[in-house]
Amino acid sequence: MRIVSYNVNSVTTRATRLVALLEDLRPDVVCIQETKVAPAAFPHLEIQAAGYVAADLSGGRWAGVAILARSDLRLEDVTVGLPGQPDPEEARWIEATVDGVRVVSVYVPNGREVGTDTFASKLVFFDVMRARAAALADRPAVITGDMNVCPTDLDVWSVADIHGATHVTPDERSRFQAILAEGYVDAFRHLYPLEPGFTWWDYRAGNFHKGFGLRIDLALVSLPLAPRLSGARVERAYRKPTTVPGTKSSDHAPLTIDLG
DNA sequence: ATGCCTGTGGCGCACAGA
Repeated sequence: MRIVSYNVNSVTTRATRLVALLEDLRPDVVCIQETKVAPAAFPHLEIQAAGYVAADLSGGRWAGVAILARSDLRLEDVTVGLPGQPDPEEARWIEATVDGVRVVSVYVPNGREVGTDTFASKLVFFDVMRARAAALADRPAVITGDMNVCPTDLDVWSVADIHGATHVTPDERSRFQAILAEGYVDAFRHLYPLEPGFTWWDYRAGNFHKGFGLRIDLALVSLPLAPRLSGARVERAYRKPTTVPGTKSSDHAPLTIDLG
């Protein structure tokens, strides 16, 4: 089973590039984040035309998550929202079962600035996420998406230069480690202990070109499923402007994992 | 080179993103 996680930064703007990715990588499942679309405007028809079905939790101009599956598979037992999340109206969590695997697409709050209310809310989100991750840990499960945390300094181009230290604080990192400790492996890091594996680069100042990135899009694979993990790859081509003519890139690259 | 920010809502520009 191939699962792709992709923060699209607007599914409307990214629809053509997303369809190109579906045709190129032929994933079984795609978890997308930051759909930035109203529920009625979610591009179901374009996705269906590409041979996929989608379940979405769309919240208008901010956030928004969805799970796509190839049309010959089924999206079973879809649930939306993370029980106990600090801002329940924010569209940040969706689950579905595909071919026996519980799949989660998550968009963790950014946190903006250390010490703010939004940062405190981000920490609560991690705590609540840990509880849900624990409930899923004893079965085949993949929790993937934009986690908005760099687990270690290897996941940051420069700790000194990162914006106000969010994404790298001990408060965020310890909560993320607590989620892993419930019974998950960080797929890319498990297979590539020494490669940065960045998935996000600021649009500004040529940061992609310069290699100034972060690894924040992660796939957590439950221990019962981890023996099947056979590959992980950052789809850097989809961060380039030229890969799909006539389309623009998200500021995130997709992350692919393969389960044998 | 992969190149200097982009998206939404709404029609100017505030706000969010990480």
